[in-house]
Amino acid sequence: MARAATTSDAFNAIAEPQRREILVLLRGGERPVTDLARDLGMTQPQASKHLRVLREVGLVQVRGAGKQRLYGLDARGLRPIHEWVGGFERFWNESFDRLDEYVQELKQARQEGPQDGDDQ
Amino acid sequence: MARAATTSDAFNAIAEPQRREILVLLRGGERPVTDLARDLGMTQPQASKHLRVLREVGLVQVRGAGKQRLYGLDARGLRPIHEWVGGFERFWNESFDRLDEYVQELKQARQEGPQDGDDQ
DNA sequence: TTGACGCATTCCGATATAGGCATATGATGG
DNA sequence: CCATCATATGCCTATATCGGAATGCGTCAA
Repeated sequence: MARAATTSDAFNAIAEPQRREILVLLRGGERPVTDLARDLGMTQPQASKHLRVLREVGLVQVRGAGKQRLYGLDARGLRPIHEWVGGFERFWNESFDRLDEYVQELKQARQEGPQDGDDQ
Repeated sequence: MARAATTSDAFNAIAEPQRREILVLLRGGERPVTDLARDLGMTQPQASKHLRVLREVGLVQVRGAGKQRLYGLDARGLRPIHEWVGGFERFWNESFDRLDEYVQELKQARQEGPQDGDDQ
């Protein structure tokens, strides 16, 4: 029907580059919205919206500090992603080996040789 | 103006659960489209579309095998994701420390409310 | 060639995004 | 209470998604 909501999980939330940048900035510590917006060259409403998404999936937390609201990183939600992707670790190493055979097959295929005839 | 294209990068491509499932299945080796579709309980066109996206971002490769087209994993595109997310590793551990203060605050707050049973 | 199979690609509709802009809400200080 | 700063939310448009159904290829077997 449409793409899954950006707030449906961390995978969707971090699919947006600006949200990733926000998370990276927050590694440096808590920060108010305007600060983030300025540093990332986006408008304040934009920042607020992105932060809302990040908050809904639990990747950031807010803390009221007087007039300001300090957003802080809560990276625990990234762990499942790291683990899921990590499940492919041996494959992106293996890929080079596997591609070796692959490449050779392709070389042969390119020769257009029907049944035999190949060298090299 | 709209969300970034699913084909814009691996982050967006794997935001879709079904595509993640496809990738997982492909860890078991190359497979034809219909096979994947059946195993994942989706229609063949759906599978083809998802595979197209995965292919455009380079996460899978295709290889014609007679009538069939065998899709295979190319996990190299997942590596940048793993690294990016890995950049937060110390934070989701640290979170527990930082959360220590947090949890204590919560405990105090809870001391007035109902108690949760212990679990494990 | 015809037919059957495997797969890709259309067209359709519904949805919700990201961006820009205006404005509402909230808290602080006089 | 009022003005001000900090942030959130509402409204709007353009866009691209995912899902479904139908159909268009390309390949193989008689």
